[in-house]
Amino acid sequence: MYDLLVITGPTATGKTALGVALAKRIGGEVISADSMQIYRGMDVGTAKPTAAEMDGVPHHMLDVADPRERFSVAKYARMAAACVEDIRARDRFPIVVGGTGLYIDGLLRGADYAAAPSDPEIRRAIEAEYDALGGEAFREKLAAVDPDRAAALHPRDKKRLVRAWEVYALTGRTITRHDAQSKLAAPRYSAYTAALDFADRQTLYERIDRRARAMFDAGLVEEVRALLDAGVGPDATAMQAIGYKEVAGFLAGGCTLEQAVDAVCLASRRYAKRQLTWLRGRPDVHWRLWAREPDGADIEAAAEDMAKTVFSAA
RNA sequence: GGGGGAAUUCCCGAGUGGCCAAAGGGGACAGACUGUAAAUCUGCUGGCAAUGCCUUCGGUGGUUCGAAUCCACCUUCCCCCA
Repeated sequence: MYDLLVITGPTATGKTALGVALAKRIGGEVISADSMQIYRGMDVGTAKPTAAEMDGVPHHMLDVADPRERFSVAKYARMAAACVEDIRARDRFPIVVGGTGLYIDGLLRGADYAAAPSDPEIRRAIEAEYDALGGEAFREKLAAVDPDRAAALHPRDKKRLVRAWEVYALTGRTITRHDAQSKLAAPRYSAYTAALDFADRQTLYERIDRRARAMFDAGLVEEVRALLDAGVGPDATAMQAIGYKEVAGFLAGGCTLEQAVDAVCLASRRYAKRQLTWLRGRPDVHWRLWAREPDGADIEAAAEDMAKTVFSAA
């Protein structure tokens, strides 16, 4: 028997609908695994499920953070795990639904983040050093203590180079060693993972474009303006969200509305591509491909089929 | 009707006789990813039996040892004068 179910896949593949249909069928509750839906006030741009879409099924990990806040995988893993425990304690079944692969990994793997925390001050200092030294030199510096990681990273990969050094500076152990250890640990939860996608990539892309445009009709610009007015700075993590950064650019006079719309469509498509890359090659992923755009009946059929395969096999 | 300009590989756009399968950018495709992850980073992009060969720079013909680059004509588009 699995501890929980995961429904993931690139954006706009029907994860939300399938999650709800499945939850109703097996007495489950949904735990969102979406790095942007966690923020309050970010609804239309994140395609956050509406009350109607949730259809009575309890959803967790939505609106749990302020958009000015600095969120992280570690926080997500901790909070989502608490949700899992809570749901199971009530004899309900946790269904993790979302497209943020790293967050799902963090939740399933366990509390291995605690060992290597992050410190804003230290990090800023390390980033400054990276900028001062240049990527190549900084990488050589890292190579002196952690040759494996240094060899694996590109000099321009500032984010990871800096984090590697940060882990070493904070804990005295290399990130290579830290990662290796965390890989040894047994996963915290056993999960059946279903990944949704379309048999034809073009269909996916068309859907994404359509949905992105619909977001503008649904008031995306007003939503972004409200966030900006509320003091959400352009540097906030929440403002890195697709749809939000482009609209912020438009509001600042950087481009026309039509250009912003196109940019959002494009960024969304490329995002979906990255999600696919993340999922491919990952073990234990059960792909479920839509031959065409699913309607309500298709979703129900998929939910039934999934419930059957998961619970009869286990 | 007259004058001028432009046509380049999926797109934009360099290239004005050999060093050009053709800069650069975009897109597409592929990959990475352990506390910003809707983020960040990388590779690749005419074909092939491939240290070489074939096809490509609007079309046809020509000049030349050799052309995307020069000439002629044709086609299409843009601008200016009427």
